[in-house]
Amino acid sequence: MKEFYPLLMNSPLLASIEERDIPSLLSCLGATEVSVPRDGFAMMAGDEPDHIGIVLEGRLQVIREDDSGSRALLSLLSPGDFYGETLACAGVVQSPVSVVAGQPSRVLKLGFRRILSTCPNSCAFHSALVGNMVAVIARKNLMLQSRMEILDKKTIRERLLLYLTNQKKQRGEKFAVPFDRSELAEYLAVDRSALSREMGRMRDEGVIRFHKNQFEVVDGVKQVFKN
Amino acid sequence: MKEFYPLLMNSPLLASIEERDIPSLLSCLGATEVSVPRDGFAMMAGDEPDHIGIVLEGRLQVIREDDSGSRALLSLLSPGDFYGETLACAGVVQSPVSVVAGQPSRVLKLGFRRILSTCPNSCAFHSALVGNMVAVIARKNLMLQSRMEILDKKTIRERLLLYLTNQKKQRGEKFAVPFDRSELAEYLAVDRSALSREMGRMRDEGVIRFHKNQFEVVDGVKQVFKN
DNA sequence: CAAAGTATGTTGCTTGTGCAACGAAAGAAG
DNA sequence: CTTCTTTCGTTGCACAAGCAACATACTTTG
Repeated sequence: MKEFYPLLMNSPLLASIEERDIPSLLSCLGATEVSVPRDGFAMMAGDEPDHIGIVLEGRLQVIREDDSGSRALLSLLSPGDFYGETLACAGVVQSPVSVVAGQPSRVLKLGFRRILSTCPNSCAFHSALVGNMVAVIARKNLMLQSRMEILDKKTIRERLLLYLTNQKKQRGEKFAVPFDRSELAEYLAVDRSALSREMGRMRDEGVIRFHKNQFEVVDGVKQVFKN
Repeated sequence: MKEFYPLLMNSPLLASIEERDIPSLLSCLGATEVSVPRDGFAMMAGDEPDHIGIVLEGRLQVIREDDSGSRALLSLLSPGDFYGETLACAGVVQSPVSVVAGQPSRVLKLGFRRILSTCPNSCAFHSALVGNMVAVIARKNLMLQSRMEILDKKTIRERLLLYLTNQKKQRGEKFAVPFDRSELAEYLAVDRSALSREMGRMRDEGVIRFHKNQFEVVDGVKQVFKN
């Protein structure tokens, strides 16, 4: 009973899969445990993404290098997070990103080829894994779409209000946003101080109410969606 | 031999599946052909997305209704296009969008339940379909990510240059963009005239060269990516 | 060839917002 | 309580870009 099984159980990739099935699932997939030294690469830009990596230990960064050599940080991976699923599923032959370890890490690599092809045993948890993987990608897709609708708006007010009304639908009249101001500004792709300024205006106009990260949309519709 | 088989063959959903396998695949999936009258709904917001729809004939619109009732057009569907794959795969229980027919249409509905579950026959093309569907979603994912990186930029120049350098990587030094000016402006989420203005400046400064939709990035890196 | 329609470029005006710098408030730590 | 750190709000300034209106191609059609 490997020590990282609890970690895997909590991963959305392996949701609804019994712990006792994990060993056979892993062997069925030809999973290999890999140690990545600090600054080592779990996946290199240019290589074919042929596996899904699940972080067991440490911390890794997904980065994209511009032609100029400057690195853009795309995301941070902690234990339980994974990478490569989108690229592998898309059939990309040259990865546009690299995955490097910010500190010594361990990664569980699942060969992609053996994930989609039905295994000879036609194990039930295998097809469950595929379903989970698809769900993960599809949900990421929806999150991207949601943010894109926001970034399509041109003014801070429109972006914030669209974000807040979406939250309102999901969480009810009065809700807490999972961001502090800086993170919210980054999510909306606007300047923090400009966001603060606009929030003040909107509160003065009675469009929204907020305290800390508690928000309430008083009258969002009439104020913005004129078209 | 149904008349719409050639259409299905060309769909990325059914890539690499033989035409002779299509009938058994469709029956295996419990596919049903549905007629949608003008202004009729192929899928309604609020309902559970339980199928993937492939447009056989006509034209449909994917729309999102705001609380205020104003409709936002998200995409247009022509024969060969399909909808619902992301929502179904994500396990969304209430569709946030509706699919309505702009003109009398016919749609082939594939029940989602039977797509992921391995069929009793364990037919090879069935798993090929799953692979195709996953690839479709994953690629859409990459496209969204790509555009999002662009919309994260704050100036027109940055957005355009990021877009052009991405194109350059894919298509080589001198390339044609698949947009006219208006479409390009919309993709970059900027004003058309402002884009035109900025393009003029960039040409004067020797950063880019272009004629019609033929573009060339002369010196993009030093001009923009200072950080 | 002429006329109509479409795509692209130009320009003045206005404003939203990025940017920087500072101040206030709220915790966290000693 | 004091001090340090972090978060959040405020403000002056400059300018990028939205908007509208018009001019100039370029294309299509009759």
